Amino acid sequence: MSAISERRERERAHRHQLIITAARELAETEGWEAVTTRRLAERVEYSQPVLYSHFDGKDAIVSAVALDGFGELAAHLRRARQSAPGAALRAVCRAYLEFATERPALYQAMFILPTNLKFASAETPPPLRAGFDEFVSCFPPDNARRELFAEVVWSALHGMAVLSDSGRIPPDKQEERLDLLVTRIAGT
Amino acid sequence: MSAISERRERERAHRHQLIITAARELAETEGWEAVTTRRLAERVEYSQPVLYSHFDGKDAIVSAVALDGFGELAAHLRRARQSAPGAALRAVCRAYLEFATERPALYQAMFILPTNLKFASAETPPPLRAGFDEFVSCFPPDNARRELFAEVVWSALHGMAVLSDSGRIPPDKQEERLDLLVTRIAGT
DNA sequence: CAGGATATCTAGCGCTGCTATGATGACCTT
DNA sequence: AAGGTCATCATAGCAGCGCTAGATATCCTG
Repeated sequence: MSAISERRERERAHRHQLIITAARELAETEGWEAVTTRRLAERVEYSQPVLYSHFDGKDAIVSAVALDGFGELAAHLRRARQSAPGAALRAVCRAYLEFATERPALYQAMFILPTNLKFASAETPPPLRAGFDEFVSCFPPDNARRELFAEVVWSALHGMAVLSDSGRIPPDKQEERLDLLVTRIAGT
Repeated sequence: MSAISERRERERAHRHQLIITAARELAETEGWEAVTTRRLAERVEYSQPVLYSHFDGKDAIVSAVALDGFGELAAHLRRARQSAPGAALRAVCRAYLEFATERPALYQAMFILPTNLKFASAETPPPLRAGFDEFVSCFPPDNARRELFAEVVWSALHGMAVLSDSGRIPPDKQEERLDLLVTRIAGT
């Protein structure tokens, strides 16, 4: 109520974001296996239990980072689609792979590490849906199966991203695969 | 040398496989997070350090399970391909998704958990290459890009498998996605 | 049967995620 | 202005993790 408690609320929100940012930076520089509650607490200059007053556990922190990631991914895809009106699908696909390779830690949090995020349900976070919709928008509105097309494209890109990242398929042929995928899917 | 040391060698090999089997069963019934070196040791009725006389560490045990999995996957795909000469690609793709959903723990060891397996190199284990070749064999030999086709199909299937398993895309539409993928890729 | 190699276990290290307990200090009331 | 209340936060600790050094028991060899 009072201005004082409002200030505290603000500080608390600020610290909340600080934890998320610290987790992300630590993951991006040293990998997620280096993100321990102790190191994270030290980094934000609070004790360990403070983390648990903001999040239900470590998974929840990872989820928060992932959620930020989904927001950035959606924005990244949107920019790509709008900057290439004639070849939206190809641009969005390339942007997706770009995102995965350039922010590997973030991508891992979003798609590989265990998180608490709910998908394909009513509680699906908006940024997540927004990212998916960028794929859907690449197909003409009169295509009754455009959602299905989007799911397949997304799946293929995700597979290419992780299989290439782990060396299960040669990383240097990514562009050729991208071309094959787009040509086959978008082709008449 | 002696018959005695031969027997010991045999016993050792047997116990080696026992560890792998125990790890796999434990993972399949309770998930990989339940597979700890302590529980595994208890299960094979030996002490913890024995595990380390057979494997370099926990990751190596997971890798051994994964390698078994690649052998089974290759056999599974091969059967599917041979039993449907007219629609090999569709049969192999369906078999792949089947494998992923029916043996989730095994699939996780093969594609998601950290392992020591080398891919796309000279040391690629034969079963792994064999599985990939089943996809390649679905395309005509005169297609100079059949390896590329196989990589894209495999990527798409992997994406579909993991995204659907984690609920990021609706699991009940898997068959429709499969159809779309096969039609688009195999189509003229 | 004695000696030595080999196989195996006990015990423990440093780490993990997580939490019960208690001190600290800012706030509101009288 | 003093006293009591309550939220905030840190200290210290638990159970479990992967892994290993050192002690122990077992069995084969000469």
